[in-house]
Amino acid sequence: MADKPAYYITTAISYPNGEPHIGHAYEYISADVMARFKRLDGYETFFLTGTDEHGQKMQQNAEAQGLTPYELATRNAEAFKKVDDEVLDISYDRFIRTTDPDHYEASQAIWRRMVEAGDIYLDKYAGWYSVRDEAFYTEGETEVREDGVRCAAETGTPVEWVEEESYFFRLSKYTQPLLDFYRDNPDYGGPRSRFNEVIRFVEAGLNDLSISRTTFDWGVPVPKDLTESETSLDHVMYVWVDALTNYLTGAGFPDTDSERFKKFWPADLHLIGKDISRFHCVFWPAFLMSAGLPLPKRVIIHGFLHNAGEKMSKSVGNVVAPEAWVETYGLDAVRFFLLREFPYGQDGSYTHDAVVSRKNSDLANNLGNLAQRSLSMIVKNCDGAIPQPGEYDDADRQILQQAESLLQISRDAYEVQEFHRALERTWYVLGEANAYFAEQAPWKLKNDDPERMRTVLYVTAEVIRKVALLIQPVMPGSATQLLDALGVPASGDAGATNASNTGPRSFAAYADQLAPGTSIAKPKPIFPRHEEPEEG
RNA sequence: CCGGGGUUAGCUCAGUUGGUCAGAGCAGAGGACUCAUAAUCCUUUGGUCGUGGGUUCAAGUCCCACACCCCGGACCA
Repeated sequence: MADKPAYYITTAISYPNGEPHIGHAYEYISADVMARFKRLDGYETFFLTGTDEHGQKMQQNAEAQGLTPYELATRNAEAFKKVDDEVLDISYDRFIRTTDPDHYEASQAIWRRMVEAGDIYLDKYAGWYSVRDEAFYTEGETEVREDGVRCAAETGTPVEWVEEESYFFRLSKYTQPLLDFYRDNPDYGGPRSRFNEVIRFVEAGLNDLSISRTTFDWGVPVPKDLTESETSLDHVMYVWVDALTNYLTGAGFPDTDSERFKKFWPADLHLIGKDISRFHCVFWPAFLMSAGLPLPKRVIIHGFLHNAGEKMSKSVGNVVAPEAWVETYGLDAVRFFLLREFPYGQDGSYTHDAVVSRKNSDLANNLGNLAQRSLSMIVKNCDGAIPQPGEYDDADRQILQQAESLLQISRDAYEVQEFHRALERTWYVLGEANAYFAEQAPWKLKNDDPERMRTVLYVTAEVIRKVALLIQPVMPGSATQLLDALGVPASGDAGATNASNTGPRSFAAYADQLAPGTSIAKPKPIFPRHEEPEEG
């Protein structure tokens, strides 16, 4: 087999300091959909996700619960992994934990490279530090509350005066190189509006960055041989240094000569939330420049989900657990809703009614019912097998052509992570297919012109086949059922390493056609309408 | 305080360089059909395009001011 092109995609790694909510699910699902699309489209895809387990916050929480940091991290990491595996059907190839041994090795290796580049120096840091935010604030960014506690003005978290020896990264040196990089790679960050904000931040000039801590030890140690000549203190890396490096670890770093690294680095896409765009668009490329490593090709920044317009927060009590939604609406309806409803990159506001509306109108009515009515007619009127079509007329050719065009439209949309646009066009074609079916009225042709009826049913089923192929990334389970119902043979090795669905069909099958004579079973509804639970 | 984005039918939103741009989907109303998950198809009701000015033969579409919302950033200890 010829070598397939590689595609390396990552999510942000989660800080496992609580329960995963629907916002986490949004990120995992969108990355999963992107990864599945690329797999089906013939790429050798590597999809990395995981947890970010270091830092003072974890250490303190663990102590409070009488656990070691590693025990706490393990417990919480397993909760996140479980959501990926058992709730959302995320087809990741590796679930990385920043406590994994190879990650320590990678983090120390990139640190060493940055030292060799002359970009790390020892100095003293003094400032107001928020443990909760893992960030320093200038005096001006803090305020004293009525109870006398000094807090970060923006986040309201308590800060403490910290004066400590620290290693610094010469971020200031990379101000101009970064601006040059942005200019030469205008698609590095997306959507454009968010990328612009990052650029403006850099244009204001960058300060050097404190990248080590000595006041706690829950982190990747800075290699002792690099520090012993200048300090007797033990330094651990600032969490973001090791967190970002997880993307390299996943690619096999520091073994830069390995097949794996050569194949998958630089990453094709980092998919992240808008809260951490600066780390991925400023610090990360600067670290990589310093380390002499290629920069990732793109960072896509998604928005946040709001509950009926309100921010999700524990205190308001409107946090949605992924399990709850999946149980209420079904996994595929949830996946579809999240990607279809919101323009990717913008914040979105969800309501129960909005989810139900998508599930019923788009899935049950426009797609599910079209499949059901056409397949039922085939079973009843074509001897239970895909019929042999006759000559196509203009109407046939037109709807087939519209379905045909969806593959390229979807590729273009996925390339810039405009998932909503791909789905919108797909459902537009389904609307046309429903109109075609009603116009042709095969139930009338049954007696007048059976051959014409068979052609109409064949064309309709073929349109559904193409749509089903394309929506596999979004709704793997349902799409597979649909393709099974159409008697489409499974193809390729496009499956995810831990996918629970069976028989994905690669997009190579797009150029095929339904095989007349393939027997099909009496169809069962694949996309049920939403049923409200009984009151009380 | 500075910068960016937004404010278009009941709801969610499209609207390129100013001239069929007043649109789509959902919801609502009427009709058709019966193959189908009471689904589908056709027709249709809704808007002075945030407010007030201005430029222009012509402005959601450009300019100015104002109001409200969102996002960045600065400052305010």
